[in-house]
Amino acid sequence: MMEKAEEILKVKGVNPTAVRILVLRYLLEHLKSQSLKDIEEGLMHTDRSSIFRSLKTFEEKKVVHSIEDGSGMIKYAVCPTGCNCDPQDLHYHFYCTKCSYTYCLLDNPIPIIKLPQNFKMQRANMVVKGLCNKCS
Amino acid sequence: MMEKAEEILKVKGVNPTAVRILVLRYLLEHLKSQSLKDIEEGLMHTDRSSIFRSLKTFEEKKVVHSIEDGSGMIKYAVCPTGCNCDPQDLHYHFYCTKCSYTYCLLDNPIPIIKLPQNFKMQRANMVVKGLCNKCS
DNA sequence: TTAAACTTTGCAATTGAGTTGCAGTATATT
DNA sequence: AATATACTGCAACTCAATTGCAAAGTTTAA
Repeated sequence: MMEKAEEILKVKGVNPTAVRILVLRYLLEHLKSQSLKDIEEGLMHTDRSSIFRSLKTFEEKKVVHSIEDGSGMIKYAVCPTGCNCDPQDLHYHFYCTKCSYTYCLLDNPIPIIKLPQNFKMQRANMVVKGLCNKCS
Repeated sequence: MMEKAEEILKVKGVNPTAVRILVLRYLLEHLKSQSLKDIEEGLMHTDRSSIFRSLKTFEEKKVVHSIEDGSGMIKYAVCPTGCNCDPQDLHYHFYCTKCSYTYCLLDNPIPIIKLPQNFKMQRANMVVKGLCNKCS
């Protein structure tokens, strides 16, 4: 039986190479979205630029989507089944300015935003910054 | 009569030095929030680190507030009268992924976000990315 | 089955924004 | 004026992201 990571790559039309499988498997194993650096540190023997390029390929083929969560680093998360990387698949993030931890605020829906005529939304990053319960 | 920039600095308790007056004047002359680079290019004979430190001082003394608008660069805008740099003073931004222009979406209020117990909001950056009318 | 073409990878180097150390200059204080 | 304090400019550094390039791996086609 084929491994999940490989399965996903195949379905999304991405050639399942060694690095790509490792990167995707790493993302699947972690609930929270991960930065390039997180992945680099998790996969200690894999080159950063190879991971970087895997992530770019994944993004293009909608295997993952990227998130700006206020940390200053781009984070990546595996697209859930049926995800079309639309804002409704997203949620607010809370970034603690003291401990630098990012929380997902899953209880708040992202409202529908009225855009001017002929503006097309592709993605949204909604970040609240402040102090978390441990730091305030 | 004292110039506006100087006036503001005096009121906010910031020593009105040459660089600071130039930086604040530059921000006052531009409706859109400006990045460090924008200001550096606007004030061609002023050192980047001096501008940078002016902005940090301004932020600390609530002369300006900073905004992450999706461009990847921190932008600065003069605090309007009565601004306490709270989320309600902010608005959504729309960043066009093709032409890299940032629009302010002034028609959409930022909703009240329910935070978990003991979380304190300091600031919010709400960015929608996509294609603007000229690029779609 | 071997050569050519294409893809992927690892390393090193570069970019770009932000930030800091330090010494010189300017301003304020006594 | 002498000293202390604040500000500025330059150069250097950080840190994440990104690119160039050649080597290694894989696929295609003669």
